[in-house]
Amino acid sequence: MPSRSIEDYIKTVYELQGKNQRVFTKDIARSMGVKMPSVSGMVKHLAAEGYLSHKPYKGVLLTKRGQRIAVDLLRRHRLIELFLNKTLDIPWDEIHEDAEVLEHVISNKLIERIFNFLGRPKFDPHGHTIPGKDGNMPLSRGIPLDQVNEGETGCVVEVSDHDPEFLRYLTGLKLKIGSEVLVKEHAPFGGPIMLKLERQSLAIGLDAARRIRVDIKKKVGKRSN
Amino acid sequence: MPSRSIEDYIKTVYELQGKNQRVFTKDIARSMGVKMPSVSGMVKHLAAEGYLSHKPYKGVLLTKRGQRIAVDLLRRHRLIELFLNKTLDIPWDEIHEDAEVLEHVISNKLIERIFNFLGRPKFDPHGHTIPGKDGNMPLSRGIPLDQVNEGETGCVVEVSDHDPEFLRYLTGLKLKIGSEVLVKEHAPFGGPIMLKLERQSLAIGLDAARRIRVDIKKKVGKRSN
DNA sequence: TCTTAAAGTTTGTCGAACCTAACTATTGAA
DNA sequence: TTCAATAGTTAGGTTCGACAAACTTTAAGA
Repeated sequence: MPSRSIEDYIKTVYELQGKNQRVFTKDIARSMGVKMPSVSGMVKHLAAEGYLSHKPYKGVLLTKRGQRIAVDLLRRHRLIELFLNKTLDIPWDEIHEDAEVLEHVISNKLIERIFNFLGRPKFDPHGHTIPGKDGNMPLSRGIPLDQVNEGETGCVVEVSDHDPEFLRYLTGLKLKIGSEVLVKEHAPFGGPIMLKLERQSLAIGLDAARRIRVDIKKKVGKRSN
Repeated sequence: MPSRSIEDYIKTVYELQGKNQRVFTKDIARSMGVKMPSVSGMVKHLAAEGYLSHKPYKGVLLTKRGQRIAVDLLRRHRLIELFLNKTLDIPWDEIHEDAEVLEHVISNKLIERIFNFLGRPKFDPHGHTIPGKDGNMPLSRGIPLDQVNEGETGCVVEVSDHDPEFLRYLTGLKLKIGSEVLVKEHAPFGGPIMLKLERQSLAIGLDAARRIRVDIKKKVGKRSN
């Protein structure tokens, strides 16, 4: 039974390592709001426990065992977010912080009850895929909005959930999961992306666009719906 | 912000002190599963923080400040129990342990959302009164079943929630909140109480009877319902 | 009153998880 | 190649909450 703190370190490494990039002390420290010596100490411990491999001065990488912990936490986090959103009608910009705490303390039994209550869902309110109970981590759907070509239309399938401010910004734009967006133009030199969303035009910055993933509509014949 | 551990000590003292009885080191230690020196140390700290008053060798008593913490926890606990019971349909013998953890970590905002979602309820699934947000602790309803006179009929309004085994025992008897029980006979020498419950007769031990509270039906004229 | 068992406290330790200060390794620019 | 600047680690300290061992107080019975 890893402690709350250990779980948080593993989760952070998981988030930072993306597709198997080594993760560095400094980045873990910055991301968690602790000082580097705390990270060094904990990393040594996590390596001894087999959660990650550590090459001194060269960063860390989660082992299978560590990844399993991280994916389980993600499953918990996303199910809790969906549960709070569905039952208490809490908006998507307010569920993350509660879930952040609850993911560490809710029993497996309760999580599975929630999973069944929600109808064994596949996605959380931000469109993130919910990992399986077996630790199977499905791929993200779609592609980032900033990689969509001009003239293409996409359906919003996923948005980043870490920054409530960003989610409120999207809400203000009336952009939600399922929204259709047409990319009209990429402004040059890192400028904004010009979009059409539900008959309104808008410009969206690159940083924001990168946090939105869309499914490109394939033009396979002409079939509505 | 008291720590989890501090909250647990305060809660334990609250439960043990009943109607302002001094609570002793030994009893706190036994109830919490820690050793006496741990209690001595923590009690000193709690007294310094103003949560309780401590006369060395003579036990402790919560201050107003300590009682407030305890009652807030009770409110959280009972709302969480009711929430789990209502939304996830978790039976009354399985909600206590999850609530025990969650009461310490769920934000006030979330608790108030739950409170409103549940329709600002007055009682939890075991019939316990839910304290007000203002720290107001309502009295228990009814009287313990073992104090009911022979021949009297009562309506079950509250049962102890600490022991899941006991709750499963009640479930087996088909005894629930709202059940009507007729006390037929008190067996002598601490023997069982003979009851009639929904056209079945049963004997219930004194220890169990003390954990069940009933409202005595007053014979005010003859009015059904 | 004296004695002793039970209850309570004090003292010193330990592990977790953090910190600061001081030291070491890596790296990229001069 | 050398040497800062940056990154990482080690050493040593703090706080929190638990513990065991040793000591003190209380209270009950001889």
